[in-house]
Amino acid sequence: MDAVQRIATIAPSCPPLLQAPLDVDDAEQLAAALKAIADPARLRLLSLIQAQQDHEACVCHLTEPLGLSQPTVSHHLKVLLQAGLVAREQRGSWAYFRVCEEPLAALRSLLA
Amino acid sequence: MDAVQRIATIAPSCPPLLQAPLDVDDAEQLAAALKAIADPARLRLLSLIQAQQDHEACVCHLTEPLGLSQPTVSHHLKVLLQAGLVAREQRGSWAYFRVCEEPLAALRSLLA
DNA sequence: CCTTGGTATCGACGGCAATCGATGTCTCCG
DNA sequence: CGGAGACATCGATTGCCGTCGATACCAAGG
Repeated sequence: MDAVQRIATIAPSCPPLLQAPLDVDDAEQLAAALKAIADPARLRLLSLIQAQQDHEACVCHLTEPLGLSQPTVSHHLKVLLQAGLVAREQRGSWAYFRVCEEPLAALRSLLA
Repeated sequence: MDAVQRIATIAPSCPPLLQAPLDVDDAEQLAAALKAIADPARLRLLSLIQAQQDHEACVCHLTEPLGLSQPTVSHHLKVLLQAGLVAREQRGSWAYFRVCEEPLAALRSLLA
């Protein structure tokens, strides 16, 4: 099972890193959330999706610029999805992904 | 060799994640920097050090509250040190560690 | 239906990283 | 100078993760 934790579930209860000693569980969940973006392919995925017009993209538009196989891209998108960092919308045969900016902002504030 | 990259070396040249398509090298370096903090033990280390009076601590004060062996704590501190997230100062037999807040702020801004 | 094309899942492989005990290094002190 | 204590390094082990090819699923169109 994936250890990735939805960022929205930890942000409210968890104090900024340097303002209070971090609880063991909070540390584990925050680490899991950070792991979701601590990967070059996933960072580029977020960046690529956002760079698209309308700020959305389907898998077939991402495989080539990333230089990774379709299963690998699908895997990374799943990780980002479970972390709540992207949203998925099925339109016909295509799956469109969009970046969620709020969880990213939440992550930023947890590093203060 | 450690793949950890000093955050200070990537912050200036690298645009925020969602504002421009991320270069392959920038993505790799940013990911390496994020990996440095994407670990529960290291997050708790930063938090613990900062929670200390004078905002500094030596290894022997960190092993017990972390519940990890001394070599392991030493290893994590080395990773944080190479990432530029903590500073090390030797005073007698003791090595005092202190959190560097600027690189953390730089990391936050890269996630915008 | 049956085919086609876009995605997701599966199974396997390879590499990296977290952890520990043992040991080395250095500093202080008697 | 010799012991003790703080910390770093080494070597080994173990588990996790990124990657891919093969395959399954699903929606649209003939």
